[in-house]
Amino acid sequence: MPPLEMPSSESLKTFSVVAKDGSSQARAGVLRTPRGDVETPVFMSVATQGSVKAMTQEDLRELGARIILANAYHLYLRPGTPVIEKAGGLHGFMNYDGAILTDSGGFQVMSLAKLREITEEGVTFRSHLDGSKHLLTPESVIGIQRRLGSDIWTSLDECLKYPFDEQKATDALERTMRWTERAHASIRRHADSEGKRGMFFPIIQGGTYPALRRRAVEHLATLEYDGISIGGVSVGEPKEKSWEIASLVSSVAPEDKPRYLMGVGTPEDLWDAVSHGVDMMDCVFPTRVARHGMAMTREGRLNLLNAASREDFRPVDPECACRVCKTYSRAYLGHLSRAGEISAMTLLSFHNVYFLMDIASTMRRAIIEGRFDQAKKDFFSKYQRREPDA
RNA sequence: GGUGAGGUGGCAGAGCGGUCAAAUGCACUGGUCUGUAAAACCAGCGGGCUACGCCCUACAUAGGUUCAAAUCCUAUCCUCACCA
Repeated sequence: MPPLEMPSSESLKTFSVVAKDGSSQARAGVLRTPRGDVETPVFMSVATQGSVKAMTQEDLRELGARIILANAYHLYLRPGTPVIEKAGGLHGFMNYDGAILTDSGGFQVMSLAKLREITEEGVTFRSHLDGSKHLLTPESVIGIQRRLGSDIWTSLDECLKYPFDEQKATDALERTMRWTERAHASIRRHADSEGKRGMFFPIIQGGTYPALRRRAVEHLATLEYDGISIGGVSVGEPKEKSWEIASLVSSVAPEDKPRYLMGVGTPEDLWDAVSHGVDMMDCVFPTRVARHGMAMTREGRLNLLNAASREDFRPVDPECACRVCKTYSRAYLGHLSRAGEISAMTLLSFHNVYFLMDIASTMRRAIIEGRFDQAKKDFFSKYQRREPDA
């Protein structure tokens, strides 16, 4: 797709807003990374262990994925930071030349809650691989990300599982803020000596409490950073809360800092998040559900494992321009899924990621052309939202 | 033709007098999945109901024993193994 021009006066900034929607908080921008420019809104697929599950880097290239996620905690445990360092960094190791954003491992504080202990110093994990103990601190996590050579670094945070009360959210926020300061100090310390530094996207917490989130954003004003990672969402809270928080952060945060909403989302979430001022999102959803036989379409989710697909020879999404939709039928993909064929996962992952990236670029174009609101209405006129609590 | 083993839900395969509409696996039907311990997990799976309980039909077929049978007995049909 043709690159969109941006104002030359903005060209030196890390992040530039190219256009803003009049009827919502949506905006289009460009994030300048060491590995090239990333147009926003952007959907990033997740390569926790250095691989977007079931996909190859050739696939990512074909998809035009200019930025993906990786996970510091997982890669530190396996294959181990030194291996990746010897390989010339994660980019060389993987042979991926787009930007890589690394998650700190804060999410594992929640997802691996049974295997860790939090202290002021950091988080001690018992490895899910071999049971060995590992202390991750705000400083060591920055160190891991530096050695991995990722382009965008996040801070170690304390991610809570919903529900939680205000006191717990406050405690988690305050600890996260202290850890963020330590991560920040660690980056500055090393920047002085080595000069090698990734972009810093500290993670904010604060749960579903607007006052806490406001505090979190205001706290960032005391630091140098490149973007805001909004953590602690998609942890089980009601959707309205997520959007309320995204909206609040967007209204409080400086305009020239990209807003990264962590762990979102589904096709419908992409539209909602961007409406509330979000610039970047990542989610395991498209690749995970693909491995479970689910495809995303303009009409909603399609479970190819259902009997209805057995003799349905249409493409997954007739309007989709992706390689998979141009090549294979629902019947065939459903058959592959039922048969447990690896290719089902590969093909459906490819389609689902394409689908979300396509939504992101559709939104971007619409924002720039001043018709975001209409584009969103068009999308939801066909798309079947999932009923909450159905 | 002889001897032996056996016929259980879509398939495989437990059960071997009551607590059996019948373990378990697969298949099948549906659901879930949001900074990935996930190619995972959950539920249903004879039929019918005035359903957190009841009724009917079920363990090759037909009889029988028993208060009670998928489980014991008899006959028939059919499989499989070995021997001729």
